[in-house]
Amino acid sequence: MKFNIEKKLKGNLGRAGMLETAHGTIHTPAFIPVGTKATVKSLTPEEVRELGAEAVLANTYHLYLQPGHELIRHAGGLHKFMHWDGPIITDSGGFQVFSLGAAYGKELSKITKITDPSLLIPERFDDSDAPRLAKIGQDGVSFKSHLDGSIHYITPEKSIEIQHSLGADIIFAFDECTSPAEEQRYQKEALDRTHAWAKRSLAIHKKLAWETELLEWGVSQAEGPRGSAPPAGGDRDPARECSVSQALSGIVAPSRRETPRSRSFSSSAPALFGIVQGGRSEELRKESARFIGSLDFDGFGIGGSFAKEDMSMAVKWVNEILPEERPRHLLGIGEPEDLLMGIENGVDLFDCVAPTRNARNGTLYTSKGKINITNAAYRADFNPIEKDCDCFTCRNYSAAYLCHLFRGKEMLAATLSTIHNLRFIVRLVGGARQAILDGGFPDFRDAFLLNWRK
RNA sequence: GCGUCGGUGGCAGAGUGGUCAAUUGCAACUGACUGUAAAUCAGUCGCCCCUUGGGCUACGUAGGUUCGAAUCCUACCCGGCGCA
Repeated sequence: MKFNIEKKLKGNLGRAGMLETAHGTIHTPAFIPVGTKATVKSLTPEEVRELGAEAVLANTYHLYLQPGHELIRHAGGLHKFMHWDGPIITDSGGFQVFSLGAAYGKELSKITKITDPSLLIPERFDDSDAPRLAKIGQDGVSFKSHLDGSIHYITPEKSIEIQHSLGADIIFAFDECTSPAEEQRYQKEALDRTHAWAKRSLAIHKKLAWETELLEWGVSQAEGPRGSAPPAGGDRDPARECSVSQALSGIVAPSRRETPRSRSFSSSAPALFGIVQGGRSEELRKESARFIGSLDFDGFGIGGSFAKEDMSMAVKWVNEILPEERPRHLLGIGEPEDLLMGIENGVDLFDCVAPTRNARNGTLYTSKGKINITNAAYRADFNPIEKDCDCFTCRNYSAAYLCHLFRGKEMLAATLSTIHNLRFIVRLVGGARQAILDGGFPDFRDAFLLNWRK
């Protein structure tokens, strides 16, 4: 993976760049649609590509449970399995520690509505008996499968191993996403755990990447000059030139050997991003950014559950500290105003279920804000959802038709709506990128927000 | 014509003397959704005043019994079925 910054915004952290992976280039800032179970719900990969998305994000925990990472490995990896030949990112399962743990059965989600800060840091009442599907231990997290109730223990090592099996281009360290409703003491405890897990994620990743690299190099040597080139650059550390069997048997301690950050494309080993947590505390966020930023990750994720109004500060605190030359991914964020905030503050990658989930539930994006296409007002509106939209749906179908599909509970409703919403978001982020390159980002942002109402 | 069963809110369908403005489902109306336990979930759904609350009109129509009726009785209207 290689990341190049093409242009920076004057006066703040924003930038436009290119992130090159073995499966293609992501032009940043970029929005990555979520395809949790190796599918962007209701779309074919071809439709995802046609609407302009350059990568997709799948989920380790869900694929581990079903159909199983071993099966995907046998299928030839995620790309082949799901027929997506562009870059794939996998999330580590860290979010499920939150969504199936502290947030399980509660009105807690990625963004909390609580606006009174005093409400956000209550004493942590003992709710250890509350029903939840994820329980955190020091070593890892035990999950009770939501599919069949079976118990699974996920450690950082296991998460990274699964992600390597899946064969994504970019993978994430195993972390604990915390609720902003946790008190400071717990946030600190969770952060220390996330940091320890980050180091363990990195260590196992180095080992697995090293093994992959050696295996592939060995294969290419055996194949002769026609095979793919051994690690490029010619500046190979002779200490690495040990046998595959040595590496695999653990004789070589990979963690002691530094891998160059810009890995060769000849290796199919993924890039690993570390995740910054720290809740809503400036002190912890900065501590986390310093710690995670000091480790040899290929890029960074910014995680956590936020109060919406806290988000921009958290992103700023973190991105002022993280190494500038490596990409940053704001995890799980994707409403239009939040994307512009993130872009302005130096975020390169976003993923979010909002456009796809909203679409399936009838909420569609327009330049003037979100609409509910199932409303009576659209029953006989034969115009497209948005006149100026270039998406497949708006080019061919009316609001009335979509309204009808939803009311009739037809599957096509989800497909056409998802195409529209994703195209809207991809175009928004693409427009922001172009505006950064052209030097007109502030105008672009202001013009959009002037029309947009939440 | 006789017998019989039944007529409940947009629809289906509970309820069979007070706790019923009436369970439930669908439809309708509205809202929510931010590293997907989500093609999900929540609210409203006779009219009026609106504050927890109160008033009014309602279970085919018209009467009646009763302190009190969607629920019991009588007649009528309508529908299903059976026999002529």
